[in-house]
Amino acid sequence: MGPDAGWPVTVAEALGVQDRLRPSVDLVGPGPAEPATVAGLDVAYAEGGDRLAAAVTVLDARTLRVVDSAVVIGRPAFDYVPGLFAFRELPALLDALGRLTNRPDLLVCDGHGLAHPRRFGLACHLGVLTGLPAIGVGKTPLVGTWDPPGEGRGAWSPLVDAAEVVGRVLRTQDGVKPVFVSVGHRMGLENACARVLALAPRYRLPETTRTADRLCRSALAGRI
DNA sequence: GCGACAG
DNA sequence: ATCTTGTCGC
Repeated sequence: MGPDAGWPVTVAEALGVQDRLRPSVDLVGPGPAEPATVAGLDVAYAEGGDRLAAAVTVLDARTLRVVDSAVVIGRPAFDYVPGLFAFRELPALLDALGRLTNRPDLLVCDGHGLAHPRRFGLACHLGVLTGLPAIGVGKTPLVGTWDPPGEGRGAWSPLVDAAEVVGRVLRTQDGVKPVFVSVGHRMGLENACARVLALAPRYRLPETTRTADRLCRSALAGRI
């Protein structure tokens, strides 16, 4: 039984998986400009951190109404290590995705894509494993430096790491803390930011993230 | 060597 | 992520 026989157990194995999958990331995009459906994915943890709920909500991209969803209860599949975060939540998220009625046109992940030390964050990993266009929307930075974007909704500044533009720091509402948008798979950065703004007409976070967050929290609370 | 470090 | 009190604002 080698490291490829199952899910990675050690940091070295996880790093090896990232190295092996990274070349499969499609950075060309540009991805759907008018997706019919967009999926949001999020995970909530029980107090001890030994149990989790992974949720995916599928929204009509035009009305932002939830048209499909799935949630599963599971266990973290890896210890939390910055840069290896995806190994913790991926199995449960893939499980939830597999329970959808239809494949969505775009995945919006709660975490980073290319804005990652090895350019392979959760959004890249999820995109490669599913083959679907994916973007990452992080609430806090993992790598990179940036200048504060303008105060208005839609203002942004480049997120730069090792002299490379790895994403954008995007203000989704006037005067709120910006979010960190990066490409995951089969999407361009410009389009990714346009999609995030379209998904956040009223609040800081995209509706995809908000609906998925509510679903996994209520599942943990036993309300489903 | 010392901090920083998605969720 | 989760644990936490009050606070400002619609």
